[in-house]
Amino acid sequence: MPELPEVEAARCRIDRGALHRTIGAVRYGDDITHMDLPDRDALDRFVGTQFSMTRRHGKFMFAGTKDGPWMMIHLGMAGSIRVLDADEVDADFIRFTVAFEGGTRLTFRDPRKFGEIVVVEDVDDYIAERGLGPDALEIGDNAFAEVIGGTRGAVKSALLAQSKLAGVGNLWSDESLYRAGILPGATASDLASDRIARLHGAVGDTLRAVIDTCATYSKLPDDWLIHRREEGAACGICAGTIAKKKVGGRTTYYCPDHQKGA
DNA sequence: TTTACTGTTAGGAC
DNA sequence: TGTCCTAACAGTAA
Repeated sequence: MPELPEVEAARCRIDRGALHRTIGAVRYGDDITHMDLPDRDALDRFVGTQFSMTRRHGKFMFAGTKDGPWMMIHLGMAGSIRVLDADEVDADFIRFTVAFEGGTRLTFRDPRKFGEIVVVEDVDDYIAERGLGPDALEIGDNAFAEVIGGTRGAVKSALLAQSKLAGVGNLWSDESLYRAGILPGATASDLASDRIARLHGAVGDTLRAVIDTCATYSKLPDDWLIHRREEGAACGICAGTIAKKKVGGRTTYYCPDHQKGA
């Protein structure tokens, strides 16, 4: 379920296990029909090089070689990254593997095939080309207020728009609104500035807390909405009951008691 | 067997 | 012109 914190956890896994190792081969998985992956020639540029650094912007992750290209990995709807030792066996649905000398390998698992890999020359140019807004953990108070508070649609839809704010997806937008006490369907531009500021704080707190657990949901506090995404569940914040509806076409859970509109 | 689904984007509506 | 919304993408899991 990759949003910003899950991508950050994947980036950390690459940092810990896949940097400064010489790449022996880059392999496609068994079934990669309909997938957006680089062609053979582009991938062969990585053979013999090493990843020396990683970056992340929103849900986009980049592994870079010293003087050459970067490999952008987007996990899509269901992608995940693992770094395996030589004696470990691949999971199902591995679409792509970077094999290092010595047997360690970085695997990209993606059952639904919505993930994407692109060979990128310049990360900042690429972020601009994709039209991504500021990263949700980097954006300042004023920019957040401008970009989210200036949207005439539902506040949840504003949080989800990667062109405005990069990194927040369905799960953590719900969690942030739940914590900030704001209804997902509230018109963003109608919200008072102190509530927008509170939302900014809630987004940052939520994302950082999830990153601190390496995106292991079972380690998140019991009162979080993530453990209550079910119609009729007890709210963890007030005495209310969790409700479900569609906002901007996305399944949305919220507490109609303590979350308020404008 | 049927239904819902975490993300992104093209195209249509307003 | 801009902003917003919906449907579609493919395949799994419940």
